[in-house]
Amino acid sequence: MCGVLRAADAGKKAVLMGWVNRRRDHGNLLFIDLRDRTGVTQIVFNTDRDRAVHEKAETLRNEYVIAVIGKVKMRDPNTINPNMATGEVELVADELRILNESKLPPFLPSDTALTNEETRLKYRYIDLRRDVMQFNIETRHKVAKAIRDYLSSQGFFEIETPFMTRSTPEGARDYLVPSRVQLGTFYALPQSPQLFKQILMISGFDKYFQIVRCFRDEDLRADRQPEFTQIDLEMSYPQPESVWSVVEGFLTAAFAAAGYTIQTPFPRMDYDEAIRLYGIDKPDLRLPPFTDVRECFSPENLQELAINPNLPVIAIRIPRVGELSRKERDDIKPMFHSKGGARVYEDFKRIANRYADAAKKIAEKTGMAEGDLIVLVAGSAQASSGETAFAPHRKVTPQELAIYASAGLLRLALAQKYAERHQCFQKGDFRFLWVTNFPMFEWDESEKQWMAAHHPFTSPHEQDMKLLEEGVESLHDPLSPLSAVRALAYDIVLNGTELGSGSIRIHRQDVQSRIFRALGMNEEEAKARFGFFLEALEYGTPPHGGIALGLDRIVMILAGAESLREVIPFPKTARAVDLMVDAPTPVSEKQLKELGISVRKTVT
RNA sequence: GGGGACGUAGUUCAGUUGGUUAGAACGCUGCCCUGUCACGGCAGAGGCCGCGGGUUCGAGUCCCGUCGUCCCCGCCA
Repeated sequence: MCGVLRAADAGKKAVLMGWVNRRRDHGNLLFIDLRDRTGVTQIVFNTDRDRAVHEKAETLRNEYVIAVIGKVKMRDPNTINPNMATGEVELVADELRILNESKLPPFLPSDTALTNEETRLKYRYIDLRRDVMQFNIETRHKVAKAIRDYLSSQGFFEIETPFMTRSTPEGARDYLVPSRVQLGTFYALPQSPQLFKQILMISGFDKYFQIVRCFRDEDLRADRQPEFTQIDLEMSYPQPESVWSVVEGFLTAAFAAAGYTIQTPFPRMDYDEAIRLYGIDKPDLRLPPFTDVRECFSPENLQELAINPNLPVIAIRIPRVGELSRKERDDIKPMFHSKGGARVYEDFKRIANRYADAAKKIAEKTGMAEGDLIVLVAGSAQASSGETAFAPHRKVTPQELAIYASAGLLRLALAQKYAERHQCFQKGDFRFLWVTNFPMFEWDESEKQWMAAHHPFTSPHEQDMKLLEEGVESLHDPLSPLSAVRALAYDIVLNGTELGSGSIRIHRQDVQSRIFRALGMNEEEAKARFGFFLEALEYGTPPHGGIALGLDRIVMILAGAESLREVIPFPKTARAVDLMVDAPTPVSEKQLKELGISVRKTVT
């Protein structure tokens, strides 16, 4: 292979095959850098050695595929290239075969400037030849293999579940597949193998995993593709801790495969605490948490500043940002997206001038050092509370949540904007976190009702069963005790990215029915949608639970990539189009007719 | 569904206040070159300025629309 020859191989005969990466033509002396996925080796064609072979080599162009037979030669000391792994040697060509010519590609894998993504995606086969992409795809393979090996070693079976399955119109939109044999009916591609893996537990395969494609017909983002790969697993008789330790085990193996050592066990944090300290359920631990500095102000101060004294006053600290210019300070306000009347005080100096005492306490309480940026976020005193009134059962009220969430988004925006200054985002710094005890239900303001925060198969806390019972008929009551029901659900978070989400599931049919009822699904509806599953639950279902992690996101972080598209060989654009194969496309009248489908010109 | 950025040579980009023939680098083609490695030298080819309309004596530049790519909000149980 082109990347393997070393000084020790000098004198040997070798055959190399690959692509012409670069040619340097010196007249009677011609150098070719020959590339394959392992690397690059310099080939030398010399008229002194063989005039005919050299002449043939003159016709070589970029991306031709060739085979070269020659002798590995130690380079003269002054021609050694220390920047190449193979730089001590070169292959002196005795024979050249042109295996295939190449049209001039729209861009070259050896280009240093990165071509625009549209062209890269259209000519993905060229793009994938670039060494960065080769590295990313190799990393992906190694990570997946390490995970497979680890889970197999722990007694997990990899079991396949169907891609053509049943539409469950909850959550994300389904991709539908029409059935020809059953006219007018549709399969759906799975959003996740959730119910199948639970049924596998009922079937006695007490440790299951699958590295599996999932499909969701929702709008895309840099970290969201319509088809993506999950590391899906489920086990019987687990505590949350047993799931966590399995995940910590395979992540250790996966990161080791990519050359990184990580520390386990990962820290854990209650959902409520994550909200209070970071304003988000996926905290990035690489930067300092919030500090509530309400106590640093006197009641009179708060009144003058028109700050609501009943809500937290949050100090966001970003280290080492240094003095901000007037313009930079002004730029903070537009970065702030207020929720529920939250207000931003971006000019800490002004606060310090007016309230020296308070500022001193804040500096102390936040651990502020010279050059640190402090921004305050607080509730407005006169904010009309047009929002839904207090949910008295929650530790964090909706009003508080609004403040925390606004501050959380600003914290991330500032962290990203000043990443070069605070230097907290270092390659190889992996800060994992388990976020636990999520609320079971979330209030949907547009539907004016409670929804499952995770999914409806998540088990509530044993201690909260009573609240569930009390709240089971209060779907539309924002004050319902449902608000306080905690779920045995947990997320794994890495550097502010949600890698995965899991839970202990409901294994009793009566509890499952109660959850459906609390979600406003009557027995008939529940039966129509999940009847097969409810029935299965009645035949001796063991307690079980599991998790699913996004493989693409893990590889993205390991590869240091900004987008999932960099670690998925054939990804889709923001409009869910594959530019290489040009999909989706209309289909022929004949195909539609066979399926009994007609297409409307507009969606109404 | 909403907001924002971008679209000029094969590629990456520049293009002033609207004003002669739209430039550079890399790549490409030809010639020269025996130690280069992002080789070098000389010469050359290559443009529907995304598309459509408008304003103007005159549009790459201003306006409207449209298409495409990217980012964000909504959405993602």
